[in-house]
Amino acid sequence: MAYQPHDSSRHDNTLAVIRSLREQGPVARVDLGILNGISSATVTSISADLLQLGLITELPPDVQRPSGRGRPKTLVQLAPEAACVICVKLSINELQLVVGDYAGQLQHSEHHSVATLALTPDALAALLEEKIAAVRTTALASHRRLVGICLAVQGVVSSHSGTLIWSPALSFRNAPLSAPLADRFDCPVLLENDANCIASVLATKPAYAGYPNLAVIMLGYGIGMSVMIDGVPFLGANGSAAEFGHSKYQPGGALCACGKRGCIEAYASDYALYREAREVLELPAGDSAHPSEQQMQALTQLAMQGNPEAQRIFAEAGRALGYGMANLLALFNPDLVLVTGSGVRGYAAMQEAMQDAIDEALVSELIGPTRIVSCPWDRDMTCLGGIAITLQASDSSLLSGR
Amino acid sequence: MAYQPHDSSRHDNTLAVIRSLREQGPVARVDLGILNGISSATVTSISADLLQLGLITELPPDVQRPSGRGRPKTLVQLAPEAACVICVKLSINELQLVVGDYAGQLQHSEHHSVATLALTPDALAALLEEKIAAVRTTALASHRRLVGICLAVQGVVSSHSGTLIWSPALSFRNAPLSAPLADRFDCPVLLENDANCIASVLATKPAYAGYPNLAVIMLGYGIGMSVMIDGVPFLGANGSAAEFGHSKYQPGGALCACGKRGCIEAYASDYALYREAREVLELPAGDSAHPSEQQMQALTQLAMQGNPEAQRIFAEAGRALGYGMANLLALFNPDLVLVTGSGVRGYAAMQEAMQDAIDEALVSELIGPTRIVSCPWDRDMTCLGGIAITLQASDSSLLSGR
DNA sequence: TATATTTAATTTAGACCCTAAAATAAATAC
DNA sequence: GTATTTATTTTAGGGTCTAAATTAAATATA
Repeated sequence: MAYQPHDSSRHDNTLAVIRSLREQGPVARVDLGILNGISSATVTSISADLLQLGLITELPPDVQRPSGRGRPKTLVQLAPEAACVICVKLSINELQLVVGDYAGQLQHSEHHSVATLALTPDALAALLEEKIAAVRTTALASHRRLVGICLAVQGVVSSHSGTLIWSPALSFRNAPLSAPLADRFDCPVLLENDANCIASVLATKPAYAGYPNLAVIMLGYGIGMSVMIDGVPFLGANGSAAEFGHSKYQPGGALCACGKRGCIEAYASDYALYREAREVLELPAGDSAHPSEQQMQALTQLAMQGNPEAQRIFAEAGRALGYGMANLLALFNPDLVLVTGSGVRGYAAMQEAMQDAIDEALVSELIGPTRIVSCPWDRDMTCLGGIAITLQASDSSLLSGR
Repeated sequence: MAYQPHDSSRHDNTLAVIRSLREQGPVARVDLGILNGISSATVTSISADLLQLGLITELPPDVQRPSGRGRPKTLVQLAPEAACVICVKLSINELQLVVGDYAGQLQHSEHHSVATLALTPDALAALLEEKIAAVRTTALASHRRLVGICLAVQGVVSSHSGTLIWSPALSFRNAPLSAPLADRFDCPVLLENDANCIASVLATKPAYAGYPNLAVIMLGYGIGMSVMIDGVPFLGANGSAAEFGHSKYQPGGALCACGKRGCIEAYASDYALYREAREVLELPAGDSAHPSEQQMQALTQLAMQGNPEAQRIFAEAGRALGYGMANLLALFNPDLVLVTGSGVRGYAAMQEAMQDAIDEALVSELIGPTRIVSCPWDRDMTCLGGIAITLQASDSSLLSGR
């Protein structure tokens, strides 16, 4: 009788244990049981399997703080060297490569300045292959195997097909990036939107737990968004992220990088702010269509110091953002909206106008209980999210031995 | 050893069988197995339980068409008299009450003209109680028990708390409707948004299966929407439906019934169309703030017959609708958008301008594979959806005997 | 120092649920 | 009348979990 189990509970519980360990670090078996609502007998059995596979190790007991009465807990933790993943973040004029270990920790990080808009499809493919090959060599020196690669990019992606549909960092479209890399490096290659990566990290933070519907808005050179529903990113029809930046503020309004008019991004992104500002303000020289962090900080500084022209520009951006939020609240009605990305540097200068615009646009019944909060920006967050997503995707195959 | 099952598969499979029977009518055990991916041995066991509980019956074999070789199938079906539910649809100036049997079929329907805007909270509560009590008496004559009541209303509801937050049919807000009725009739009382009810019906139709992300837009006196994700309505933070009608077309634009300006509804709803039209066209007399079906048909007729003023008005409505769709596509990116409601009568006159507006607003990469389709309107659909939702909610308690 | 107490982890016994295979049932085809 | 086909039921057995019992390893107390 070739028996086929009807019930995936063992598999599910095993994944849940791994996820707990990745989120919490070392945990005792009892606590794994409580955390995941399973009996400690089951945790014992699952831990035995994972120890056997070499995916977890027991922590030596000596290190522990005196635990009071009773038998002391034996903590188990993920074995960092059990596997590794590589995450590549592609953004405008920059390529970041990081290596993450099986515990989800960042092991290596490097940044490269690249004129991304000048790349041809072939040049991009060659560049990715070269850079990934290099970090892979160093990564494999200390890890058993490479279980996945994540490409985290700004723009519209089709995760399912591994095709980058459209990115502000590139001058071409519809690039099938995943397949050739998967062939070359013999492992799954995930293509993810950068906002989804960040949202995946934020959604697991204790401070933002308890908000089943979470929207994360990324301000920066462009404006992106990810919506998490019950901890998983919501992907629409083509598997791409929600494009908050190209929702509309004003029909026929300001010109957007997408070629259309009136998008939120055409008012509140870095390039939009700088485009307005350079007309009327003295600002650092440079490529004003792709303002650098220094250029943006100079502009933000002016607004913070009370320059009325700068303040007017940020207020208008805030108003556009507010109208975008109003639509987001009317259509999605999230519990919490987090605003982050490098553009949060100017959030304080936009916030009041944003709030006024929301109140102007929506009756309070429709605003409902939604909270809107900004969140400090960390350059590595995207890659940490990419690592987490890739590890989680690899767990199933790691369990099945292959 | 007080054993507590760790695994809900029996319960889940039983619910799946009931759902199949409610959607498909009589089905044989083999086919129930195939439909739900379970073995026929399990279906036999589940059917035995359900027969025991009186929730299903076997169909007499004689009625069947000659089925070819082999042992003929024995069809089982839900026992209509096993239970019943009442659905009350509250809309502007009208109250509809229906009774549904356990198979989900409509057994009784009645309409009452009521000046809903003139009702006080107490008068509404008394009216609901009176009308429900009357139909309950007749319903219980032929059904074993009443297992739930559904209030399907236009507007913003908090299903969780059973509070009607805001409805265009009423002149007051924040009405806790469910609790008193649940007490009075000793059964669960669900409060649902009307668009959610309709979407729940449409999402199960074979024609629209295979679209995991489905948006249903209801045109009518107001404009509502429901978004279904994997067959379940998406409820945001306060458990209310998505308010497409109050997303924005034009900041500072036309005045909406909600009191704010520039909502889609202020351009494309019945009252908005009629408000524009009566300025320039000869139309039937009546309450033009709440145009009747006859009034709206007269207006639609004019546009269809080529009246340029009427056509302009519908085109402007279509444009607003298109911009709303653009935001919906940018933020939600559904696989399919269905347009329905009594307002579809004018859809043909709006469609071209709507499509133009979408193309004007969004680059094709963001429109993606989404299809936008209209869907004929059926007056009873809301209540059928309410019945289906209520029956599904009651199944668990029916299985546990109580 | 010896014993009791407390808490963690493991082992044991048993319940539930499902599937595959075998058996039975009820038709049609030849 | 027998063979074939298809549906349903019965049987046997695997997997997974939990509760309870047991074992392990510490602290508290006398």
